[in-house]
Amino acid sequence: MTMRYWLMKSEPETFSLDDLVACPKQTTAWDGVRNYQARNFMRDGMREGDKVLFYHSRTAPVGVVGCARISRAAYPDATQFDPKSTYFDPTAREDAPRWMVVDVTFESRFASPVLLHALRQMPELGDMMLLQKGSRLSVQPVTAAQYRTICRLGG
DNA sequence: GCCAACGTTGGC
DNA sequence: GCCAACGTTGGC
Repeated sequence: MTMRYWLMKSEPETFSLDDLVACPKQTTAWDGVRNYQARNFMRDGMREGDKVLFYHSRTAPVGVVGCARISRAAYPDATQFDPKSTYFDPTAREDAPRWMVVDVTFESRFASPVLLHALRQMPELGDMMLLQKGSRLSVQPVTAAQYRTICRLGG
């Protein structure tokens, strides 16, 4: 089975790459995704061993700060059933979970973040979903070539 | 904090 | 099923 590649966004004020490093086993359940397209990529596309670009959004400057991997395929997001969680979904049913998580494990921090501005300078990354006008998916696929290019830029 | 772009909701 | 209103995302 061929490995797949992804980009996952997080607001560092909420959950940064450093926060991932600080997790037990440097692993976290990627909870709180409440967009169907992103959910579908996680549920139907992601498999253990897939590679992830970790992207910091809504900060200054924004960009890819390191790499992670999928360490467990999709399973139900517990926060949808937790009334105390900000991610609580009152319409979600235990017997038919609507929202899923995957486990994400830290792999590396870039020597220098690959900023959005820098990505836009690279003609070979022109097709990246991240760079398309209006694109705002928090979980999105990248190609192997795009992944390699960005890792190389990160050093 | 602003606001463009996108997604969801709900009345009809 | 349409679409206006509303909510969210995320760069700037």
